[in-house]
Amino acid sequence: MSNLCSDEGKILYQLNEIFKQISPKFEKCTGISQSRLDLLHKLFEVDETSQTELQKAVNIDSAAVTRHLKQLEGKGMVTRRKNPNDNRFTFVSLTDEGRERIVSFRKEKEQFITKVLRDFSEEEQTSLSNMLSRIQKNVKDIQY
Amino acid sequence: MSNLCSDEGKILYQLNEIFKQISPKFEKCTGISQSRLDLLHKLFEVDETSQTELQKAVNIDSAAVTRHLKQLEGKGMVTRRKNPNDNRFTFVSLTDEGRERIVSFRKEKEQFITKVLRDFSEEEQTSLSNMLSRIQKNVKDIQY
DNA sequence: CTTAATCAATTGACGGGTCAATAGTTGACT
DNA sequence: AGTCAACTATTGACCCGTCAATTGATTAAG
Repeated sequence: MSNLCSDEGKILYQLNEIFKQISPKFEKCTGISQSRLDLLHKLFEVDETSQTELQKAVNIDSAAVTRHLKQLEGKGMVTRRKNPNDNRFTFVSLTDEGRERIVSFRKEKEQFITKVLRDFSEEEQTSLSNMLSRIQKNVKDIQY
Repeated sequence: MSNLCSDEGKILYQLNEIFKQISPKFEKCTGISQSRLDLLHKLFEVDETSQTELQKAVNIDSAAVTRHLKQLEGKGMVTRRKNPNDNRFTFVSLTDEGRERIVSFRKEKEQFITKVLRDFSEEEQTSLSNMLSRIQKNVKDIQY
Protein backbone atom coordinates (compact mmCIF):
# COMPACT_ATOMS: atom_id res chain seq x y z
CA MET A 1 0.00 0.00 0.00
CA SER A 2 3.00 2.22 -0.07
CA ASN A 3 2.45 3.50 -3.58
CA LEU A 4 -1.15 4.22 -4.27
CA CYS A 5 -0.68 5.39 -7.82
CA SER A 6 2.68 4.02 -8.82
CA ASP A 7 2.15 1.53 -11.60
CA GLU A 8 -0.55 3.27 -13.53
CA GLY A 9 0.60 6.67 -12.46
CA LYS A 10 3.97 6.03 -13.95
CA ILE A 11 2.62 6.36 -17.45
CA LEU A 12 1.09 9.72 -16.75
CA TYR A 13 4.33 10.78 -15.18
CA GLN A 14 6.31 9.57 -18.17
CA LEU A 15 4.13 11.37 -20.64
CA ASN A 16 4.67 14.50 -18.64
CA GLU A 17 8.39 14.12 -18.44
CA ILE A 18 8.77 13.32 -22.09
CA PHE A 19 6.91 16.42 -23.04
CA LYS A 20 8.96 18.59 -20.73
CA GLN A 21 12.19 17.13 -22.04
CA ILE A 22 11.30 17.13 -25.69
CA SER A 23 10.11 20.71 -26.00
CA PRO A 24 13.34 22.54 -25.16
CA LYS A 25 15.49 20.07 -27.08
CA PHE A 26 13.31 20.32 -30.11
CA GLU A 27 13.70 24.05 -30.03
CA LYS A 28 17.45 23.91 -29.65
CA CYS A 29 17.85 21.35 -32.42
CA THR A 30 15.54 22.92 -34.94
CA GLY A 31 15.93 26.56 -34.00
CA ILE A 32 12.21 27.13 -33.73
CA SER A 33 9.43 26.20 -31.36
CA GLN A 34 7.06 23.38 -32.15
CA SER A 35 4.00 25.57 -32.37
CA ARG A 36 5.64 28.00 -34.76
CA LEU A 37 6.93 25.24 -36.93
CA ASP A 38 3.46 23.76 -37.00
CA LEU A 39 2.12 27.09 -38.17
CA LEU A 40 4.72 27.43 -40.89
CA HIS A 41 4.26 23.82 -41.84
CA LYS A 42 0.56 24.32 -42.35
CA LEU A 43 1.24 27.45 -44.39
CA PHE A 44 3.72 25.51 -46.45
CA GLU A 45 0.94 23.19 -47.56
CA VAL A 46 -1.83 25.62 -48.27
CA ASP A 47 -0.27 28.77 -49.68
CA GLU A 48 -2.72 31.24 -48.19
CA THR A 49 -5.22 30.74 -45.42
CA SER A 50 -7.05 32.52 -42.65
CA GLN A 51 -5.94 32.62 -39.06
CA THR A 52 -8.87 30.62 -37.81
CA GLU A 53 -7.95 27.88 -40.23
CA LEU A 54 -4.45 27.94 -38.89
CA GLN A 55 -5.73 27.96 -35.36
CA LYS A 56 -7.76 24.84 -35.97
CA ALA A 57 -4.87 23.09 -37.67
CA VAL A 58 -2.39 23.82 -34.92
CA ASN A 59 -4.79 23.54 -32.06
CA ILE A 60 -3.70 26.45 -29.94
CA ASP A 61 -5.64 29.47 -28.81
CA SER A 62 -6.36 32.11 -31.41
CA ALA A 63 -4.72 34.70 -29.20
CA ALA A 64 -1.50 32.74 -29.35
CA VAL A 65 -1.83 32.39 -33.09
CA THR A 66 -2.13 36.13 -33.50
CA ARG A 67 0.99 36.73 -31.45
CA HIS A 68 3.05 34.10 -33.21
CA LEU A 69 2.09 35.39 -36.61
CA LYS A 70 2.90 38.95 -35.69
CA GLN A 71 6.37 37.92 -34.67
CA LEU A 72 6.85 35.75 -37.71
CA GLU A 73 5.74 38.69 -39.79
CA GLY A 74 8.29 40.85 -38.02
CA LYS A 75 10.97 38.36 -38.99
CA GLY A 76 9.90 38.40 -42.62
CA MET A 77 8.78 34.80 -42.70
CA VAL A 78 5.14 35.54 -43.27
CA THR A 79 2.86 38.15 -44.78
CA ARG A 80 -0.65 39.04 -43.71
CA ARG A 81 -3.38 40.89 -45.53
CA LYS A 82 -7.08 41.36 -45.08
CA ASN A 83 -9.45 39.29 -47.14
CA PRO A 84 -10.78 41.90 -49.57
CA ASN A 85 -14.14 40.15 -49.71
CA ASP A 86 -14.54 40.01 -45.96
CA ASN A 87 -12.46 42.30 -43.86
CA ARG A 88 -12.91 40.22 -40.76
CA PHE A 89 -10.51 37.62 -42.03
CA THR A 90 -6.80 38.07 -42.40
CA PHE A 91 -5.03 35.92 -44.91
CA VAL A 92 -1.62 34.61 -44.03
CA SER A 93 1.01 33.22 -46.35
CA LEU A 94 4.69 32.37 -46.36
CA THR A 95 7.10 34.84 -47.86
CA ASP A 96 9.62 33.54 -50.35
CA GLU A 97 12.20 33.68 -47.64
CA GLY A 98 9.91 31.85 -45.25
CA ARG A 99 9.21 29.20 -47.83
CA GLU A 100 12.89 28.74 -48.33
CA ARG A 101 13.76 28.56 -44.68
CA ILE A 102 11.04 26.14 -43.71
CA VAL A 103 12.67 23.51 -45.87
CA SER A 104 15.66 23.40 -43.59
CA PHE A 105 13.45 23.55 -40.52
CA ARG A 106 11.63 20.50 -41.75
CA LYS A 107 14.87 18.70 -42.31
CA GLU A 108 15.97 19.45 -38.78
CA LYS A 109 12.65 18.26 -37.52
CA GLU A 110 12.93 14.99 -39.38
CA GLN A 111 16.35 14.39 -37.95
CA PHE A 112 15.05 15.15 -34.52
CA ILE A 113 12.19 12.73 -34.88
CA THR A 114 14.39 9.89 -36.04
CA LYS A 115 16.55 10.47 -32.99
CA VAL A 116 13.55 10.36 -30.70
CA LEU A 117 12.43 7.08 -32.26
CA ARG A 118 15.84 5.50 -32.53
CA ASP A 119 15.64 1.69 -32.34
CA PHE A 120 11.90 1.61 -32.80
CA SER A 121 10.82 -0.85 -35.43
CA GLU A 122 8.00 -0.11 -37.82
CA GLU A 123 5.71 -2.37 -35.83
CA GLU A 124 6.61 -0.80 -32.55
CA GLN A 125 5.92 2.63 -33.92
CA THR A 126 2.46 1.71 -35.12
CA SER A 127 1.78 -0.11 -31.89
CA LEU A 128 2.84 2.92 -29.89
CA SER A 129 0.86 5.24 -32.09
CA ASN A 130 -2.24 3.13 -31.66
CA MET A 131 -1.92 3.12 -27.91
CA LEU A 132 -1.47 6.86 -27.89
CA SER A 133 -4.59 7.22 -30.00
CA ARG A 134 -6.52 5.15 -27.51
CA ILE A 135 -5.26 7.30 -24.67
CA GLN A 136 -6.24 10.38 -26.58
CA LYS A 137 -9.72 9.03 -26.97
CA ASN A 138 -9.95 8.13 -23.32
CA VAL A 139 -8.88 11.61 -22.35
CA LYS A 140 -11.44 13.13 -24.63
CA ASP A 141 -14.17 11.05 -23.02
CA ILE A 142 -13.36 12.18 -19.51
CA GLN A 143 -16.12 14.23 -17.97
CA TYR A 144 -15.40 16.82 -15.38
CA MET B 1 6.53 12.71 -51.09
CA SER B 2 3.54 14.68 -49.92
CA ASN B 3 4.14 14.08 -46.25
CA LEU B 4 7.76 14.29 -45.35
CA CYS B 5 7.33 13.67 -41.65
CA SER B 6 3.93 12.08 -41.38
CA ASP B 7 4.41 8.58 -40.08
CA GLU B 8 7.12 9.16 -37.58
CA GLY B 9 6.05 12.69 -36.95
CA LYS B 10 2.65 11.49 -35.91
CA ILE B 11 3.98 10.11 -32.66
CA LEU B 12 5.60 13.38 -31.72
CA TYR B 13 2.38 15.12 -32.59
CA GLN B 14 0.37 12.71 -30.52
CA LEU B 15 2.57 13.10 -27.49
CA ASN B 16 2.11 16.80 -27.79
CA GLU B 17 -1.63 16.64 -28.14
CA ILE B 18 -2.05 14.23 -25.28
CA PHE B 19 -0.13 16.51 -23.00
CA LYS B 20 -2.13 19.53 -24.03
CA GLN B 21 -5.40 17.69 -23.53
CA ILE B 22 -4.52 15.98 -20.30
CA SER B 23 -3.25 18.99 -18.39
CA PRO B 24 -6.42 21.05 -18.25
CA LYS B 25 -8.64 18.03 -17.69
CA PHE B 26 -6.46 16.81 -14.91
CA GLU B 27 -6.76 20.14 -13.23
CA LYS B 28 -10.51 20.28 -13.58
CA CYS B 29 -10.97 16.73 -12.30
CA THR B 30 -8.63 16.90 -9.37
CA GLY B 31 -8.93 20.57 -8.52
CA ILE B 32 -5.19 21.13 -8.54
CA SER B 33 -2.44 21.38 -11.11
CA GLN B 34 -0.15 18.46 -11.76
CA SER B 35 2.97 20.22 -10.57
CA ARG B 36 1.40 21.29 -7.32
CA LEU B 37 0.04 17.87 -6.66
CA ASP B 38 3.47 16.44 -7.34
CA LEU B 39 4.91 18.81 -4.77
CA LEU B 40 2.31 17.90 -2.17
CA HIS B 41 2.65 14.25 -3.03
CA LYS B 42 6.35 14.36 -2.40
CA LEU B 43 5.80 16.18 0.87
CA PHE B 44 3.26 13.56 1.82
CA GLU B 45 5.96 10.93 1.66
CA VAL B 46 8.81 12.67 3.38
CA ASP B 47 7.34 14.82 6.14
CA GLU B 48 9.87 17.62 5.94
CA THR B 49 12.35 18.43 3.23
CA SER B 50 14.22 21.26 1.59
CA GLN B 51 13.09 23.07 -1.52
CA THR B 52 15.96 21.80 -3.62
CA GLU B 53 14.97 18.27 -2.75
CA LEU B 54 11.47 19.04 -3.85
CA GLN B 55 12.75 20.69 -6.97
CA LYS B 56 14.68 17.60 -7.94
CA ALA B 57 11.74 15.34 -7.21
CA VAL B 58 9.30 17.33 -9.25
CA ASN B 59 11.71 18.38 -11.95
CA ILE B 60 10.67 21.96 -12.43
CA ASP B 61 12.70 25.11 -12.04
CA SER B 62 13.50 26.19 -8.52
CA ALA B 63 11.93 29.56 -9.22
CA ALA B 64 8.66 27.85 -9.98
CA VAL B 65 8.99 25.76 -6.82
CA THR B 66 9.40 28.87 -4.72
CA ARG B 67 6.30 30.44 -6.20
CA HIS B 68 4.17 27.35 -5.84
CA LEU B 69 5.17 26.86 -2.25
CA LYS B 70 4.46 30.46 -1.38
CA GLN B 71 0.97 30.11 -2.71
CA LEU B 72 0.42 26.78 -1.02
CA GLU B 73 1.61 28.36 2.18
CA GLY B 74 -0.89 31.16 1.66
CA LYS B 75 -3.63 28.56 1.38
CA GLY B 76 -2.55 26.89 4.59
CA MET B 77 -1.53 23.64 2.95
CA VAL B 78 2.13 23.92 3.75
CA THR B 79 4.49 25.47 6.27
CA ARG B 80 8.02 26.67 5.70
CA ARG B 81 10.82 27.39 8.13
CA LYS B 82 14.52 27.92 7.88
CA ASN B 83 16.81 25.06 8.70
CA PRO B 84 18.24 26.20 12.04
CA ASN B 85 21.52 24.49 11.30
CA ASP B 86 21.92 26.08 7.89
CA ASN B 87 19.94 29.17 7.15
CA ARG B 88 20.32 28.73 3.44
CA PHE B 89 17.82 25.92 3.39
CA THR B 90 14.13 26.28 3.99
CA PHE B 91 12.31 23.25 5.22
CA VAL B 92 8.86 22.59 3.89
CA SER B 93 6.19 20.34 5.30
CA LEU B 94 2.48 19.68 4.97
CA THR B 95 0.16 21.21 7.51
CA ASP B 96 -2.39 18.96 9.13
CA GLU B 97 -4.98 20.42 6.84
CA GLY B 98 -2.74 19.86 3.84
CA ARG B 99 -2.10 16.29 4.87
CA GLU B 100 -5.78 15.75 5.15
CA ARG B 101 -6.68 17.31 1.85
CA ILE B 102 -4.03 15.56 -0.17
CA VAL B 103 -5.72 12.26 0.53
CA SER B 104 -8.71 13.30 -1.51
CA PHE B 105 -6.50 14.80 -4.18
CA ARG B 106 -4.76 11.49 -4.53
CA LYS B 107 -8.04 9.71 -4.81
CA GLU B 108 -9.13 12.05 -7.59
CA LYS B 109 -5.83 11.51 -9.31
CA GLU B 110 -6.19 7.75 -9.18
CA GLN B 111 -9.63 7.94 -10.68
CA PHE B 112 -8.30 10.20 -13.37
CA ILE B 113 -5.52 7.81 -14.21
CA THR B 114 -7.79 4.82 -14.48
CA LYS B 115 -9.94 6.80 -16.87
CA VAL B 116 -6.92 7.70 -18.98
CA LEU B 117 -5.88 4.05 -19.14
CA ARG B 118 -9.33 2.60 -19.62
CA ASP B 119 -9.23 -0.66 -21.58
CA PHE B 120 -5.49 -1.04 -21.23
CA SER B 121 -4.48 -4.49 -20.06
CA GLU B 122 -1.67 -5.01 -17.63
CA GLU B 123 0.58 -6.14 -20.45
CA GLU B 124 -0.26 -3.19 -22.61
CA GLN B 125 0.51 -0.82 -19.80
CA THR B 126 3.94 -2.26 -19.19
CA SER B 127 4.61 -2.38 -22.90
CA LEU B 128 3.62 1.25 -23.25
CA SER B 129 5.63 2.24 -20.24
CA ASN B 130 8.69 0.50 -21.62
CA MET B 131 8.39 2.26 -24.91
CA LEU B 132 8.03 5.59 -23.18
CA SER B 133 11.14 4.83 -21.18
CA ARG B 134 13.04 4.15 -24.36
CA ILE B 135 11.84 7.40 -25.85
CA GLN B 136 12.87 9.21 -22.73
CA LYS B 137 16.31 7.74 -23.02
CA ASN B 138 16.55 8.66 -26.69
CA VAL B 139 15.58 12.21 -25.91
CA LYS B 140 18.14 12.44 -23.19
CA ASP B 141 20.84 11.30 -25.60
CA ILE B 142 20.09 13.94 -28.17
CA GLN B 143 22.91 16.40 -28.59
CA TYR B 144 22.31 19.93 -29.68
C1' DC C 1 -32.57 51.53 -42.80
C1' DT C 2 -31.42 50.30 -38.58
C1' DT C 3 -30.84 47.15 -35.09
C1' DA C 4 -29.25 42.92 -33.33
C1' DA C 5 -26.63 38.79 -33.68
C1' DT C 6 -22.51 36.73 -35.18
C1' DC C 7 -17.93 36.23 -36.32
C1' DA C 8 -12.50 37.10 -36.80
C1' DA C 9 -8.97 39.15 -34.70
C1' DT C 10 -6.90 41.51 -31.11
C1' DT C 11 -5.85 42.82 -26.42
C1' DG C 12 -5.20 42.42 -21.36
C1' DA C 13 -4.82 39.71 -17.28
C1' DC C 14 -3.31 35.61 -15.61
C1' DG C 15 -0.93 30.84 -14.73
C1' DG C 16 3.08 28.31 -15.19
C1' DG C 17 7.51 27.46 -17.01
C1' DT C 18 12.61 29.02 -18.10
C1' DC C 19 16.97 31.64 -17.50
C1' DA C 20 19.91 35.02 -15.42
C1' DA C 21 21.06 38.01 -11.77
C1' DT C 22 20.99 38.84 -6.92
C1' DA C 23 20.96 38.29 -1.76
C1' DG C 24 22.20 35.87 2.09
C1' DT C 25 24.65 31.94 4.34
C1' DT C 26 28.21 28.85 4.94
C1' DG C 27 32.70 26.84 4.72
C1' DA C 28 37.42 26.65 3.35
C1' DC C 29 41.83 28.58 2.73
C1' DT C 30 45.60 31.96 3.54
C1' DA D 1 40.26 37.48 10.93
C1' DG D 2 39.15 38.04 6.22
C1' DT D 3 38.33 36.78 1.64
C1' DC D 4 36.61 33.91 -1.78
C1' DA D 5 33.96 30.20 -3.66
C1' DA D 6 29.84 27.51 -3.46
C1' DC D 7 25.28 26.92 -2.48
C1' DT D 8 19.91 28.03 -1.50
C1' DA D 9 16.37 30.77 -2.28
C1' DT D 10 14.33 34.61 -4.34
C1' DT D 11 13.32 37.96 -7.84
C1' DG D 12 12.71 40.01 -12.47
C1' DA D 13 12.29 39.55 -17.36
C1' DC D 14 10.65 36.81 -20.73
C1' DC D 15 8.02 32.94 -23.56
C1' DC D 16 3.93 30.46 -24.34
C1' DG D 17 -0.51 29.12 -23.38
C1' DT D 18 -5.52 30.11 -21.63
C1' DC D 19 -9.80 32.85 -20.88
C1' DA D 20 -12.59 36.92 -21.12
C1' DA D 21 -13.57 41.30 -22.95
C1' DT D 22 -13.28 44.33 -26.84
C1' DT D 23 -13.11 45.99 -31.64
C1' DG D 24 -14.39 46.01 -36.29
C1' DA D 25 -16.93 43.89 -40.07
C1' DT D 26 -20.74 41.30 -41.85
C1' DT D 27 -25.18 39.42 -42.06
C1' DA D 28 -30.01 38.72 -40.83
C1' DA D 29 -34.39 40.44 -39.19
C1' DG D 30 -37.78 43.73 -38.27
